[in-house]
Amino acid sequence: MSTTNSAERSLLNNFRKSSKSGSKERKVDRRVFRTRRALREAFFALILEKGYEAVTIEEITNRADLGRTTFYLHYRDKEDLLMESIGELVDDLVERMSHLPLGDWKIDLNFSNSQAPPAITLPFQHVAQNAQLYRIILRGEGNFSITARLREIIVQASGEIIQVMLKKEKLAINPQLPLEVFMNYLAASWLGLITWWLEKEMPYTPEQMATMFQMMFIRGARDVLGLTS
Amino acid sequence: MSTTNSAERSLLNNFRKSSKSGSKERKVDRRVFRTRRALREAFFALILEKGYEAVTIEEITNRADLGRTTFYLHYRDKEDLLMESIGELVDDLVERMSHLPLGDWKIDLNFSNSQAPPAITLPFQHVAQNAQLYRIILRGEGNFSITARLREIIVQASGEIIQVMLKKEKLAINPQLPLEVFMNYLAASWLGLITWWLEKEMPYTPEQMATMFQMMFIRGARDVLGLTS
DNA sequence: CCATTAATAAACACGCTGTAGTATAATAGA
DNA sequence: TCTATTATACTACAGCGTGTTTATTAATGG
Repeated sequence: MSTTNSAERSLLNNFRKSSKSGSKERKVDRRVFRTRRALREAFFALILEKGYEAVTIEEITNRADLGRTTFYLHYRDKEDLLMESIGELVDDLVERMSHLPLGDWKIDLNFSNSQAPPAITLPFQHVAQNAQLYRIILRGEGNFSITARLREIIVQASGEIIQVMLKKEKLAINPQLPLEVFMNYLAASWLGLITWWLEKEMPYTPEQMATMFQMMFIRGARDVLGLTS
Repeated sequence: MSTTNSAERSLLNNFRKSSKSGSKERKVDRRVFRTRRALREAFFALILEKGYEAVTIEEITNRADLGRTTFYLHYRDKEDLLMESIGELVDDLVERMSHLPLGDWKIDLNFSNSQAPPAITLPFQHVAQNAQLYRIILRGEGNFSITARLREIIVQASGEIIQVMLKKEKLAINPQLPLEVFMNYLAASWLGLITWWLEKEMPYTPEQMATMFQMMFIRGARDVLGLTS
């Protein structure tokens, strides 16, 4: 059950960034910390109020009670500021995922009414805990490249998982279905469902969402609609 | 098989626009026609070259060999121009879908290796035939609201279809799964898969895509991965 | 052919961006 | 506490894209 040797624990190591080397960082001036945080928070608030494109640099610095030029001491432009925060967020998720023991990835193929494994639940929880930022990402605000990056990560991760599962269970994918397509179907349905869930103000808990997703994805519409035969 | 009474044929009537009343339109000055077409074509070319946001009104009119002020005689801004074309495109798809006889919606729940029905194949074909525009829509260029609108349409349409199917076959959806969630899962996975397909320059035919989608959605990962028991 | 309507070109006010230079304040380290 | 360092403030400026106005020219439909 909980036998997790060192090889197993490295399932997602490919996606770890070069680790947050050492402690935080070498002595960041408190003023810098304050300023950057103020800019980020003001920016997010404004994005949610009027949308990414409509926000101007001056509005950000006004709300943050800073001079406009100060912005340029820290970021090249709006995009730069957004990327910083989003990058950290996604890295954090990947970090957590990569620390899950292999057992937490195991999906019960037969009785999928049960609670989904942590590997499926965790992303939903992460989204719920950082709803504001994810809303901005998944809405496609800022550059499309961010959503694309997130998608790429998911596709690769799910690809590895599927490969591992296939080997372990000695299964084979339907030869009429390229693995590539299957992976992207997985990533797309997962991301899309999360996007909807977020936009609807999260009417279900992350655990419920994970379970429902598992049910639909694993068992398929035929089962879900009650046609067992 | 092909018995299609009048009631059945109105499956998607809710989504038909108030029909393109009469002929084209009453006497459009040729100059206007030329101008608008030139603007649209120049715009699309530029979007695909450098992305929606980066395109300038002046660039559009330059490429179209028109004065900059001429643009404002026809459209309020970039958004306006984009919306016009996209609206037409989506309306066209809905129009075609609404004319499909009910038999073309029928999914073979048991032998889903077979060719998918027209109702599933047609959207893939439509996307293939208007790849450039769909690329712009699904990339989230322009306002997010367009993608959202397309999504809404799909969600509602699939909702109706599912309802009809459930009644006809006297089936019931799994009580642990709200219909709302199921519908959005369908719409999300479908849209997401199409988006990927487009971005990859459509490495499979629309018919292949439809069949594969049907396989994954109907049978689920459990079947696709070969675990039958 | 002529009245109508579309397209042009130049000019303008406006708002946002990004950069420079100088002055002021807060901070870290001794 | 003192001092050198560094972040921030303030002002000014050039550049660019937008959207509107006006007078003028060209194309169109009947």
